[in-house]
Amino acid sequence: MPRQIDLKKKLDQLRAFHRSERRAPSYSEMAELFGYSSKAAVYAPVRKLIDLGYLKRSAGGRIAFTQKATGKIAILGTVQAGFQSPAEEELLDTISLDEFLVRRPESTFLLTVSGDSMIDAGIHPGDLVLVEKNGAPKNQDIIIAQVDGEWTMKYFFRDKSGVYLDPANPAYSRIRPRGSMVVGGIVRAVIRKYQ
Amino acid sequence: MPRQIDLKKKLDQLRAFHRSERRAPSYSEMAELFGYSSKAAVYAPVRKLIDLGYLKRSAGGRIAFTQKATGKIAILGTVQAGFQSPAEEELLDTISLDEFLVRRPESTFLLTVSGDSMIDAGIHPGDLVLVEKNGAPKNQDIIIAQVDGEWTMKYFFRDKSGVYLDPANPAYSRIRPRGSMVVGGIVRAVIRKYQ
DNA sequence: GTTGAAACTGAACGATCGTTCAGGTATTAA
DNA sequence: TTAATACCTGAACGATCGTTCAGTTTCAAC
Repeated sequence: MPRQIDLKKKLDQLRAFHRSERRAPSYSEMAELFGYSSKAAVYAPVRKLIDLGYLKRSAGGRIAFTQKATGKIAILGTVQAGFQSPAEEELLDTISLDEFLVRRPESTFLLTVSGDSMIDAGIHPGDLVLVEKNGAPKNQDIIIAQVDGEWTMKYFFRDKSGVYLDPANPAYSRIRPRGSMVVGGIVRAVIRKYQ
Repeated sequence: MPRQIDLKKKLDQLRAFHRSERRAPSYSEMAELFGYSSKAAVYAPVRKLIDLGYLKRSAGGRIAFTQKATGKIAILGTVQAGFQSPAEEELLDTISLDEFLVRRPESTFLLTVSGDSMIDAGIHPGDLVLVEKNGAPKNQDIIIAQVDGEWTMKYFFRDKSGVYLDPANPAYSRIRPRGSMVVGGIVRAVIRKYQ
């Protein structure tokens, strides 16, 4: 499949260009990038990359990258499947963690976890939690809440007698807010970065 | 500070444009976006946004976004500090999870965790691990390895009698690879996404 | 009210843009 | 060898690009 290898190389060149310039090249820049001496020559591969979803056409015919091309991470299977090293020449789909994890960028924040009250849920001190404000929590959601003036992270539950918060650590106990409770946001993801 | 508020609004408009078009607008497009009737008017705010690091100048004078502008997530403090709602009118720095977590995009992959052998390290079945290939593991790194034909995720250690792998679950036991061991990669981050 | 500075306009410039197309070159199958 | 086909070239087009600048408007400070 010589055609696929060719496209893969061009996509890699485009990705390299994007990494340094943070924009899509013009047709003439692509011609130089690909080694053509006429910019008309790049129309064919560009059309194919658009069909494959790596590029898109913007106003005035200008080319822009899709997240499929600018995402940073290739997706493989499971740990048990391991790395069967998917034939390096393939056009690997990539994903952007931002697009994958963040639905509403304007109301999403990153907090650092302090305390071990959610440790049985696999949330350790020092972990980062991705929190979405302005949502309505459902049962068993993990939320950031202010109870009696103090901010905590707990499981959220609602029953017939009202709202309560459960920790994920037997050393702590259930909280039934007496006064007011402010929901700061809902934990949508947990991120742990090593070193 | 009326100047800051103005820039914040323009930056938001630029971010909205980038979300839909996935590129930076031209000067005439910016004029329309900002409500100016002359594209010469956008030079001043653009220069300021470049100075602040949200935009950059690319070849031919064209404007491109930096990751400071296209990142998706605002950074706050810790859980205990909570949301003191940082004066909505501020120019919030944002971060891209991709840039934050991925150092070498070309050799980074995402795997789904199966099995509970690392559960005491807070890595649960269904979690995603961000794995970097081609690195040399250090003691206590979590690695993906193929031992006797089977892929597993374990802590990596090396002592005077060789290499061994430890689980983070007392139900499993230490592995000292008899035959060959292939290191698939080093776990650089763990990501858990809810719902 | 006057003044001064900043913000904005509108027109102009050469350069580059995206697009098209006729023609040339290379590659492949018969 | 020939024919067919895909690939590439080079030139041309109007449109839009980034940039500059003289002139106007706006607005706050005095």
